[in-house]
Amino acid sequence: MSAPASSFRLTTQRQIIFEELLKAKSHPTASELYDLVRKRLPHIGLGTVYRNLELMAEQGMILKIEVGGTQKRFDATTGSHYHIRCSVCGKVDDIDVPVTHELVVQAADSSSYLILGHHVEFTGICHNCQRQPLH
Amino acid sequence: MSAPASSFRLTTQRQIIFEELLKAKSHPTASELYDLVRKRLPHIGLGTVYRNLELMAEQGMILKIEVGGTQKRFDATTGSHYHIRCSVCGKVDDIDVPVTHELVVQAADSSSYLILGHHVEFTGICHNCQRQPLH
DNA sequence: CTGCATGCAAACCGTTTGCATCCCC
DNA sequence: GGGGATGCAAACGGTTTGCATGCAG
Repeated sequence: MSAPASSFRLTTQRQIIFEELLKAKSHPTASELYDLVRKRLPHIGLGTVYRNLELMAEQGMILKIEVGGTQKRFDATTGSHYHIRCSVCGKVDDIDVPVTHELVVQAADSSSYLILGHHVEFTGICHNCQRQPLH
Repeated sequence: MSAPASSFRLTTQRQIIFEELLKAKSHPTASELYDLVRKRLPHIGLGTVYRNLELMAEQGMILKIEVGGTQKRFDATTGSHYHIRCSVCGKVDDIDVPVTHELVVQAADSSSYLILGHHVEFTGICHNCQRQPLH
């Protein structure tokens, strides 16, 4: 609710992890990001990547996407938007469907929960996987 | 695409796992279900619970809910519906918001994916956690 | 200097799997 | 009787954590 903690250090690792997440088109998993970052910082540890992603997500700098699939994914676009996941390759992309608050209103009306938010995840087959004759 | 495999055996374990899932109000995790089932079958293995839940989900008898949180949850209600998860205790409930196909149409229009489905997950604070002054 | 951050490796946790045995059909 | 199902325990994959050291402020 308040400003980001002031004790946030600008380490090289932090900057590069954030830069690589910004550059990534799709939404990478922690270990995909680890591979990207390691090209520039060969000795970085996986733990450092996880710790920084967690921290940046807490600060609201990035988004942690916890949807289907076994791994969490990360997103440098923090505005509210929906995602689509490929059932074949597991890739996650943004999808340009307008975010409605109507859903939240309906939810508030029909539930005893205090509604905080919502997320829509589509599943489908991405362009690339559609052209593979499936093997 | 075809009918359920005919080689589906009616074992005691299978029946009891299904019964306990039907009885559960909220949507239990595999190990919550394991604990429930173990009261009636003390020697059942966790692996058996997982194998049967997986199998029943494949057959469409139950729903596997892969949303936020670290664990998968299971649901005996197979019709299309949305869920809400408590941010405090992690419990997942059904929510009575009408399922729209409009979302799918919009997604199909604005994406190169072949859309297969969608799911909406709300997050909020459940009635029970609202009354706890948070400690 | 001081303490947050890092690298490394071990621990963790949910889930899956191999295998000998069991038992439903 | 035979092949799918079980119980048990070990393996697995993703994530977290403890600890000695490093480095930003």
